[in-house]
Formats: sequence, C-alpha cells, structure tokens
Amino acid sequence: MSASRKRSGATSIDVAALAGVSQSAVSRAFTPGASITEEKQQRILEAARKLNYVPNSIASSLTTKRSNTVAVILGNLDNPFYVHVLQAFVDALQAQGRQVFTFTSKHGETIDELIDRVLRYQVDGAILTAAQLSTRMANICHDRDVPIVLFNRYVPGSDASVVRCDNYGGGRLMAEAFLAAGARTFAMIKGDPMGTTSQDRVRGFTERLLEGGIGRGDILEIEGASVYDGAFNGVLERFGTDRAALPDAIFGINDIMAMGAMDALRQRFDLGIPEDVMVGGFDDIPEGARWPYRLTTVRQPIDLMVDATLDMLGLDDPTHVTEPGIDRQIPSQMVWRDTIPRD
Amino acid sequence: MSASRKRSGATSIDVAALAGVSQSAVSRAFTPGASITEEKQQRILEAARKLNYVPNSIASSLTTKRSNTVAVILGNLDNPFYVHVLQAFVDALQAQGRQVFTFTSKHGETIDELIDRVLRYQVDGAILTAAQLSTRMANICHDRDVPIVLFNRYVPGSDASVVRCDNYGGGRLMAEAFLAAGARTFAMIKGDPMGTTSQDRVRGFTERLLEGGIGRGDILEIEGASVYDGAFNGVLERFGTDRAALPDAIFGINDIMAMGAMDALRQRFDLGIPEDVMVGGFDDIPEGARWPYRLTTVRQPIDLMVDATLDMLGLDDPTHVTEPGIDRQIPSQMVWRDTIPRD
DNA sequence: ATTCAGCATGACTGCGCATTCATTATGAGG
DNA sequence: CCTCATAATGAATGCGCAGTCATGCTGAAT
Repeated sequence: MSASRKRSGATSIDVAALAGVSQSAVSRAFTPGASITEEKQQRILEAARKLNYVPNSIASSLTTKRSNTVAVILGNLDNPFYVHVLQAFVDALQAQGRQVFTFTSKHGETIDELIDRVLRYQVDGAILTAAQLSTRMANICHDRDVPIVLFNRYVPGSDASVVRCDNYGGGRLMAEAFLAAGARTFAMIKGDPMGTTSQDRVRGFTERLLEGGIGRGDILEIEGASVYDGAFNGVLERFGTDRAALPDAIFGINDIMAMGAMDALRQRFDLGIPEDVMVGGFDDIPEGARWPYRLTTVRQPIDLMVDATLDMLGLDDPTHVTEPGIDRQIPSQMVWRDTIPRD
Repeated sequence: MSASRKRSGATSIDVAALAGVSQSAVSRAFTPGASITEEKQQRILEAARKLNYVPNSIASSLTTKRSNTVAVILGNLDNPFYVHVLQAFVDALQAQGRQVFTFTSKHGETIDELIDRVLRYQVDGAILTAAQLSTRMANICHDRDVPIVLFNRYVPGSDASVVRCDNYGGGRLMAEAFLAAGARTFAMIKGDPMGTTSQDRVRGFTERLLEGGIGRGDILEIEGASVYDGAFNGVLERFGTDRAALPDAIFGINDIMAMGAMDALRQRFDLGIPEDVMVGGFDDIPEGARWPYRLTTVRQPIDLMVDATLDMLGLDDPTHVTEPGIDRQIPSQMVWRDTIPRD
C-alpha cells in the first residue's frame, strides 16, 4: 500500500490480457451493439469482474469527444422551486445515461469565470437556472458546439436559447383572479430586481390591473429578495402595525415569498386569509399546497419545462443544430386553492 | 457550421503555434507555480484568449489521474436538510476548485450499479448521503484509491469511513427535554426504518425515556417515511379524531416530519403547541425556525460535518491514507425554541 | 467445390494534455 | 571573467480508450 495516489485500477489492457483477447475486444465488450460474439463478450466481462475493471469514461471521452455530462448551473437553493427543478433535471438526465455537474455561481465570481469552469470539463451541454450569459460566452459555447439553454431567464437582445414559463401571462392570470374576487388595492412582493422572471410577472400583473381600472397608486411594491425571509420581513416593515394600510390582495412573485408574506400577516395581524387579505403565489411548489398555506398560485409546469429544455439541448440528435434565439414559452396555469375566494 | 458535432475548440497546440512557443509552455502557462517567465506566460494567455482556448480538463485528468471532481450521492431532496447539505458540499468543494457530480440512486438501481457509474467518471472521492455501501464496492473503491465517506449513515460491521451526527445522543437530549417539561406519554414519528440515522435517534430517545421511568406502553411509534406528508398523514391516521389518545409529547425524528406533525395536530385538533402537546424535531433546518413552527429541535452542525467529511476524504493530502473504519461523531446540541416549554 | 458477403478480430493510431528529460539561458559567487 | 547552480524551454512520451483498417473466418449461394 504505497502512500502515493495511483488511482490505477485495471485497464482494458489488463482485462484483455486476462481474457486472452485484444484491447479492442474489451472495448467492444463494453460497447452496446458492437461487433463481438456473445461468448467472447461473456469471457471478457468475466475477466473484467475478476479484476474489478470499470471502464474509464475520462479516457473514453477523450476520443469520442462526448463526456455524457451536463452542467446545471444553480443559484442558491433557498427557493424550493429550484430544488425541484434540480431534482427533475438530475432524474431526467440520469435516465438518459448522463451525469450532472452541479455548479453554483460563487460569490464574487463573474458568469464568464463560471462558464469557463464549465467548459473545461467538456460538458455536452449546459443549463442555466441562475446567472446570466454574456454575449462573449454565448459565442464561445456556440463555437465549441456546446448547447446552452437558459431556464426561466433570458437576455434581452441576445439570441440564446431559452425555455421559460409564460411569466408575463401568469402575472396577468393572478391579477385577473384577484380582480374577480373583488380586490381593489394590491401589493406585490418582488423578487430579485435583476431577474427577468420576476420582472415579467410583475409586468403582467401590473398591466392587467391597470387594464382593470386599478390606479397605479393602489399597487404597492415590496422588495422580497426572492426568499422567504425577505418577504416575511418585507411585509412587516412595510405595514408596521398599521393594519389599515393593508391592501385587499398580496401577490408573492413566487410561492416561497407568498408563504413568507402569509406568515407575516398571520403573525403580526392575526389576519384571516383570504377573508381579510387574499394572497397569491407563483410556481406551485408542493410546499405551498400544504395545510397551513393552501396557496392559490400559478403553476409552472416543471416537467414540461424540463422536457423542453432537454429537447432543446438536442443531446441525442447528432444532426441537431442549436438554432439561436429560440424562445420557448410554456403556458402557465391557475391552481386554485384556499387563499383567494372564488365565487 | 457543419451539422456534425466536433466539439473542437482550440487546443494547446493551436495556442502554442500562435504564441510561437511549444505546447509544453502552454501547459505551463496554465499551471500555477510552473516554471515559466512572466512575459512568456502573458504572451501565451493572450494567444489563448484570442483563440477562445479553454484547457481541457478531461485530457488533463488522463495524465494526472486526478479529475478534481467529487461525487455526492443523494436520495431525494424532499427533506430540506439534505438540500442544505448538498449546498454546503457544493460550496465547499467549489472553493477547493473541485466540481461536484450529483448522483441520485435511481429507482430500481442497486447501489453497486450506482457506484459503478460513479467510478467510471474517475471521481477523486465520493460522499454518500443516501444509499448504503456494499462490502464489495467498498473494496473496489479502496483498491482504486477512491476515498468514500458515508455521511450520516453507516454499515454495521463494515469498515467504511463515516461522519455522522451523534444521533443516539441527540435522541437522548430530546427525551430529556420532554421529561424535564413534564411529559409522561410520548409518540415518535419514525423515518425510513432502514436508515441507521433514524434508528439511532429512536434508540437514544427510547432508552432515555425508559431510564426516566416511562413505560414502554407510553411510547407510541408512528411511521412517517421521513417526509412531511408521511408525518402529517401518519398523525391523522394514528389518532383519528380521538383527541384523548394524544400523548403529551411528539418527537419527529427529523424536522420536516415534526413540522408535518405540528400541522396535522393544529389542523385536526386545533391544538396549542406546546400547551396541549409538545413537539420536538431533529436537524435544525432553517425552515423549522420560521414563525408558524418555531420548532425546538436538536441541531446537526452541518458545517462541522461537512468539514469533517472533506477532511476525511483527504483530497489535498497526497500522503493521506484512507484509514478504514473511522467513525467520526459530531456532537449534537439542543436548540430551544417554542415547541417545548422550558421552566 | 468455389465464390463472395458479412461478421469478427487485432494491430495501430490519436484524442489533448502533463510530465520527464535533455538542453540552453541566466545569474550568483568567486 | 569564469564556474556552477538554477531556471526556462522544447522534444518526446504516454495516460486509457474508441475508432479505423486490414485480415481472417464462417456460411450461404452458385
């Protein structure tokens, strides 16, 4: 047991020697559909088992130029929605025989440095669920034939591929739901001001309210930083103890913030929801469906979005050409539960 | 432009040609501490930038036999605790310049098949936060010098390295807390019956209660499947509408189940916590600290556990020998909040 | 029996880089 | 000004595997 790391293990040559065949044969034995007799393959597999041989994907990637890995780039996981997204991607990609590299954008790191790290590992594709993509990096990835799909975000004016939920339309849906329930004064808990997702939902919501005859002054905006605590504290700070200042309806730009807002309303004001204030969310995370919340929300169909993303990545199609600028919007949909009265 | 995947990009040879140096020099330019003049390095870096050159880690790994990747093997992410664990590992590993392969054990896949997939990718180490490890696979990994650390689980009788919280002791702590608060009848919401973590907590809890003079008959056991819904439904089913059957105290073997139990108690019985029933959890996830719960719990110090795990992996120490059978237990600790009365 | 298609097989090459080795350039000390 | 140690450099090699190519082999068809 030398103290030096050898990280050796048997190679295909060792297996070949033991099985009395060529190295090529070993390679074929581990390649589905390769030209090799059943009997010889069994013999090789047997030898491999004896030697605890495991094919070296790294070496394999070097010749095939495909690593069978995909990068999933995440922000933080404080929003459960992205946990579900991650899980969905990992499951779907593993089912395709691909492994997932999980990247998070480190504090103080630019997106370009991040993508640089990603590219070094020769991923077959990258999915961005956080951070933006610079034009320069988009070009580099394009040159290298590494498809990139932005998940639920886009860069205005860029021609990057994006899959997203109809955030604008979803915002409108929520506004309609509130209006139908008779609300006349509103508050929005906004997320990351840089996020296009948040912006679109805000825009859809606001525009629909204005169309419904609501005055701009009756639409409050509260910063929520896209996390539970941000919304909880945002509501407390905004309304202090001034119960009278509360609007008829509060729209949390995502479920986790809507939940934070609900908790704040209940704790501070002991408010009834929806009797005293209605609340709406966005995402439809399972957590929001739980009893203390029973949140009425707009669903982002994760599975459809994930499927669309993988499809757009085009990993299995050798003739696939990543057409630039495809922007696939998956329709959102109201999910009625108990936080907005319905007829 | 061709439809065929080339996945090319410039290589170190291209850069060398442009910069008018040898390929070796390019390699050195990208290797911190290598022997190269500042001026030449700058020239090379400049050429690399022009060509959009990014070093190929795959090729590099082939010669160095180190991939700078670590596998983190997860079960499902329904328990937020493991989300925080994942995040902690990703952050810590990225800070070391390593990338994370995220694996989940697929339905119907044996752990051996999983480890096989992991090994193919030549990870420098593996962290198991889910699934068990067979002796055979432990041996293979040992042969190949791939360190494995079990996170919060162990295989009795095996000599795998493990880092875990003092689950047994934590169970005892919770029992003591309940006893001190005057509880005499108890229920436990148990998690995965196969999980050593769950078993240890149950054992510590039960033993301490028995020592405290509680009769076995006064300790109910409820299956909770380690998830919120399991606990929520488990409580509803167990107690039906029979409020009188409720114990003085309920121990959720992890926080998310304790939260499920609390919601069930409040919804079904409109119970006051802790006035009518006390509740304790385990993990100390941030979600449990939120207002509607304010859960008194036992903390698993994630950061310490993660540090210990990485330390035990010994990735940076070339002389590191993965000693078998090290079982590092991190002390757990009571976190008092509002679900158990305290003097 | 002869021919030829089609599969099975092994020798060989190269993927992109790090590393060794031998050589040359540089600088410190006498 | 010379010597020797040290740094800098490039040519060459090999990591483990998948492909390519040429050859051998089997069996069906003539």
